[in-house]
Amino acid sequence: MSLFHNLKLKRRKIDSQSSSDGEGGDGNDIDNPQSDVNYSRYRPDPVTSSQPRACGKCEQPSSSSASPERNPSIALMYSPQDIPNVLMKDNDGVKTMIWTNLRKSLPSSRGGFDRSQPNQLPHHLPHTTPTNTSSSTTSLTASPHSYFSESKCDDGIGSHHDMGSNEQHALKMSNAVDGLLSLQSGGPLTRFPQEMPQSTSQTSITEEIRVNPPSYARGLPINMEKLWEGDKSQLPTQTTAKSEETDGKVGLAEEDEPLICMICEDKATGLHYGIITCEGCKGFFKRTVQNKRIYNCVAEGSCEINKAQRNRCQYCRFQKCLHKGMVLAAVREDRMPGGRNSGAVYNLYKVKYKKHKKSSPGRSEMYGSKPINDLEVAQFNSHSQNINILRAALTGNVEISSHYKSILGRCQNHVNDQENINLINELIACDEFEDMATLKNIGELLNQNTSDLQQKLCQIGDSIVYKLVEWTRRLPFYKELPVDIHTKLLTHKWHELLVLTTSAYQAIHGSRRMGTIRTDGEKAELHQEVSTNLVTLQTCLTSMMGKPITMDQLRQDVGNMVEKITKVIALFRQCKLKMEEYVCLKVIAMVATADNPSPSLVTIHNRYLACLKAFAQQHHPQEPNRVENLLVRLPEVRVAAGLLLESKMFYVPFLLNSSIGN
Amino acid sequence: MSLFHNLKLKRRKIDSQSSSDGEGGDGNDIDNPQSDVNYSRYRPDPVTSSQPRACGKCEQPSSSSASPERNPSIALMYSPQDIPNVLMKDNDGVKTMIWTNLRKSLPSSRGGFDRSQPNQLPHHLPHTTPTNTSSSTTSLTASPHSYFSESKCDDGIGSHHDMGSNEQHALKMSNAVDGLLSLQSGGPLTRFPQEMPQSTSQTSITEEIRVNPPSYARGLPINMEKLWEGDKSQLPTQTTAKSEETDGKVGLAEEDEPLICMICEDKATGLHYGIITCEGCKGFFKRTVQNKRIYNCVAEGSCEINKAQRNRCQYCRFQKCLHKGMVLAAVREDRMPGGRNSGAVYNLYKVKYKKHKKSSPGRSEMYGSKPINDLEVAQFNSHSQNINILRAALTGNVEISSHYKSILGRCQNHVNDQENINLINELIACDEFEDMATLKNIGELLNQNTSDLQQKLCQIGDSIVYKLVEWTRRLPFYKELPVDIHTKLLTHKWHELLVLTTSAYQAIHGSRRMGTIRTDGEKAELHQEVSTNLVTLQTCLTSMMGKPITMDQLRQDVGNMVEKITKVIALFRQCKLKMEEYVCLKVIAMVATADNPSPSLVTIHNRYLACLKAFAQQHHPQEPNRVENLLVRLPEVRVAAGLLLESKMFYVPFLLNSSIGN
DNA sequence: AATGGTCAAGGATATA
DNA sequence: TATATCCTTGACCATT
Ligand SMILES: [Zn+2]
Ligand SMILES: [Zn+2]
Ligand SMILES: [Zn+2]
Ligand SMILES: [Zn+2]
Repeated sequence: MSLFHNLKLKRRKIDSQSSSDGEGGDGNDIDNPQSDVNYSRYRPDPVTSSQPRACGKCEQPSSSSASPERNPSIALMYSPQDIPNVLMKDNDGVKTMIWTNLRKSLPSSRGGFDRSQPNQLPHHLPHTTPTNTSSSTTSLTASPHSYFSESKCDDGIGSHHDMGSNEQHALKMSNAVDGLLSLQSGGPLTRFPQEMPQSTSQTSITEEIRVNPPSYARGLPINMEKLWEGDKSQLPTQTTAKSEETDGKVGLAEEDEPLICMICEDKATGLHYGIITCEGCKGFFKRTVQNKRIYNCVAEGSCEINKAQRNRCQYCRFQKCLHKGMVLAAVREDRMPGGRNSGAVYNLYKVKYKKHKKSSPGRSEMYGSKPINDLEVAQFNSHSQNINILRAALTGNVEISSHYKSILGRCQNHVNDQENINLINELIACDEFEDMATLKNIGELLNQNTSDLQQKLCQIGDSIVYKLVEWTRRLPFYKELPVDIHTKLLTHKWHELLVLTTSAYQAIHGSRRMGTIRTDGEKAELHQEVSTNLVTLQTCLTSMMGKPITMDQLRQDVGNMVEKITKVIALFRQCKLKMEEYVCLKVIAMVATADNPSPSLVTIHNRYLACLKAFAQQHHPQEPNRVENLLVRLPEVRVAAGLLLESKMFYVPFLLNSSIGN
Repeated sequence: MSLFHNLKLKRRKIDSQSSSDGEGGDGNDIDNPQSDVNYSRYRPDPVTSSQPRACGKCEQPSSSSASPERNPSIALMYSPQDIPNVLMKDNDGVKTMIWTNLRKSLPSSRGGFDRSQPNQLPHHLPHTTPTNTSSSTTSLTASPHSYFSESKCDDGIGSHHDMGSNEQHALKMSNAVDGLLSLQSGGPLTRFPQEMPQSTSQTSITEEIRVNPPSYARGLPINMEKLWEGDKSQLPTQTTAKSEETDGKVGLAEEDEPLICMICEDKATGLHYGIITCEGCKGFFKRTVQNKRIYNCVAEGSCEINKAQRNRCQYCRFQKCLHKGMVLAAVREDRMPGGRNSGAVYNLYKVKYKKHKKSSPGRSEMYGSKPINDLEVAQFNSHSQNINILRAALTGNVEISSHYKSILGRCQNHVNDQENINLINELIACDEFEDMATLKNIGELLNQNTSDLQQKLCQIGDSIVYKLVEWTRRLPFYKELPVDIHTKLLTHKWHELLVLTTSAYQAIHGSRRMGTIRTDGEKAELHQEVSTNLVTLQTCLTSMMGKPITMDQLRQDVGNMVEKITKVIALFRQCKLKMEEYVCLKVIAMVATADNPSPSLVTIHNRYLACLKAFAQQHHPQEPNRVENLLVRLPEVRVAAGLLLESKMFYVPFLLNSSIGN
């Protein structure tokens, strides 16, 4: 449950292994996908038909008919950032879930600020006043479906911006950042609550539920119509997917291998579409994707999915499939059987297959309810560690924040050049360029061959978010914008900022290594650089994964992305990008929104555009169009960032830069 | 399409490189071969289930719904001996197939003479009366499977003879010889019909089909049940396999190396089981052989096999594998990976690896339908050349045949010795010993380094058949037996006749070179001779292949066979075999059948046995058992011939003899 | 290189 | 008609 699990990704790379066979009129009209069928016939209606078909093995002994209505916001509790706030205790065999009201300090987290503005909630207040107030959860009671309808609405701030189709709302990222920015806790040393259950200042609500809870709780619902229209932004990332494989050491009792399905707990038959499932769930997922089926839930979208009940609600079953991380792109368009999908389909270079052992029979999985088994507890704690570190960092930075606030006081009107220079210097001061661009510890992170790759990549993701949030909070204009605006900006732009930062760093600091650049054969040189970077990647990845990766595979997976990033770097280096310009571009890139920008964003945009112009005029008088030349790089950055997002290999820019420092 | 393509071989040498791994728990129960499973589920059934799965990529645009039922004997038209009788024309983009009724003169070719006798068709008449009569094709309309049911039946003539298990029916050989023997054409200069479409006296049936024809055209179907029972006689030889590699000059565009699978035209990954295939066809062949799977075709056994459709008919895919020359023995019994198979497994020393370029996209391969492309036409013509030569030879030999018929008139009762001497002289006259035993032109054939080895070996195979058919037609008793009997005799005995002929030649003519034979240390001498012969072989093979071959490899591959042949030669030489005896033995060997010989065969057998006895009595009165001593050589010849058949290196005897003439 | 095995894809089909 | 089981398939990988 690392923080990075909350990152949401926009688009999904389709496995392009289909060799172009131009002969076949590949019109796959076999299955005549009935895109509008709701398939309400098959699903037994628990309301109208009581016990529609008797499956004797329905309910496990310990499960009860715990009514889902008792806690309408229960779907939220499984949202990763809430996990540390929900404790499971085992008192005399009865599972007790301890709720903290921490989550009530995140009133807007459900909808981010994607919600429409006519909203009464004081969602920009929390960070100013420590909110232990028990604010109501009324805004969280919407059904999953209606919630999504909300989130589709314009946000009135910067929607319909000029981003590409891969720049859609990333709800989870929004939630994560929003939560991080607005979190206020008791102190920097707040540890995992389990270790000090009563030591926090949070009021606890104790609520007893049974082992088998009403468990549609797999995050935000995913709109299927939009999904089949191509909107993959709702999907969880591989890292956020709840793949709770028991790690490494637990893999004893090796040869009985009673794999269980992560969807329905039936006997699993191996990895299917990215996770361990049974044949039934495998087939269900395949049919759904192949036929682009659209389901609905006649209940609240929180139906329990287990072996006995999995066929009672297709909607909830498929939702669970998606939230557990089943990969749509693993269902092949061309229906060619056999072979293997590219590792890129499953995000990142695939992590080593591990057995998924049933932890203890008869007990259903529940996130946050990992007791008893020492190893599992240890793992849980280590996961929560990241969150605590982040929280500590955020809360510990209050003095830093105030430090910049003092500077902010002077920044009212920036008209003359000296003011602009000062603004630039402020940005430079808070940028911590090298720290951000190289993820300093990435070397040691990746070279420690103890933990598995997946964990390493999670940590990279965590670091990115951590550093971006830090950076945001250090920004001179941080207090000029409400938190939710910052959240949204980071949510939509974090990958661009990442690419911009790392590219600029490479261009500014890495150019030394490149020596004198022959600007004659640019095309050939770019090609050479791309190859060099790919080799660097190949070396790093081979080291990381402990097995060789072919250059062909690498080119197929990330070739385009690396090329675009390399091009951006080359162009920055070519025009001798300065640090001062980079920091301005970064702010401009972040606040650049399309149609309907908020006045405060426009103000900031113009402010740093003026800085850029002033600097250019002063240092590059011979280049009248320098500012424009720099600004046109931003779309290129955006394209490269989009490809990065597609590939989900967020570590690539850092790997490319990691050779500079060393 | 060389004639030799019709040769069928009996047995197949199993790669015996299996290192004795005594440890082997090896419980490889993964695939649990269900030997009786037909797996008719997986194969879409176009008959029973109307369009069970609509794979839009099924039919290529140019393919039509040309109903296969319109020509129930369509499977036959691709039978190699029919190819010259089917012309493909391209009229304004519409492929026209011109059928001649030539094939109607081969009524028994479908079942060879393996069919049961209660058959009304006059299958021994055609060679007496030139049949331009449009005899019905009723006997040809059997489906591929029912055809096999037929072919399994006893033939009532000479079945259950004393041959070993490697002496089973060789359908293709039978068909080829049968066809050749019974062909009657207009004249010796009959060329490939494409060159003179209207010049033949045959009535033509014109039938229009589209570009993408029902194209299971890879020769005669192979019965899988018999195959797994050990009947390898149906298999094509390496030389007959349709390895249509574009030769030499076409192999430009070298470095893009888009190897394509010879089975399905998918991207190939190299040589697998003897031919260039993709991973899919490789795996398919491996699984089929490992599990001894038996497939059926629900269509006519002529399903198109390409990348998109290869999984629609396992039967036809496997048939294509076999006909293209994939080697069963290359699938290892012991499942031991790694290392290399002996060259002998792939028949002959393996042909140099060549790129297999796609000839023209969108057009399916069809033997006999090679238009437009000049190179292809040229190649096709050169292939058909052999057939025409043979046909010309057969038809041109009418006078020879009648010449012997005049002799035959006198042969009513052969009781006295002079009659026997006359019979022997007839045989000697028609034997053309040296021509047969040395393949005179083998030297120039093999030393011209222009064409590739494969082609050379094809020509050797063609020559063997050609000469044997010629010899048969010259035999004094040719007209005493129906054609199909001759066909069967050649089919089952050609390799024995080959060994007998070459060995006798070596013993009779080669002994001069050997000088005075020290008959003291026979054993040592035999060993010495084997070594000498192997060195001769090594020299020839090295020259042929252009690369050195180790003696170890050679011994492993053909050591036993060379030893047996050498022993036969030595024994013949030792007893000073005479030409008169050799020709008698040859006939006796040919007509020797086991249990149920036909009376006419017994007559001939006794006739020439009497000749042998008369000659022995006259010329070797001091050896009372000479005839018996000669006859016991025949089983040894049979053994040696079996090994030769196994090795498929039919050129070996000729190479051993080639040094004599020069 | 060319065998063999692996295991997640897809297909077929009995079942409900 | 959807489901789930059983089977075939083929891109990769290990072996030698
Ligand atoms: Zn399941
Ligand atoms: Zn539901
Ligand atoms: Zn293939
Ligand atoms: Zn077929």
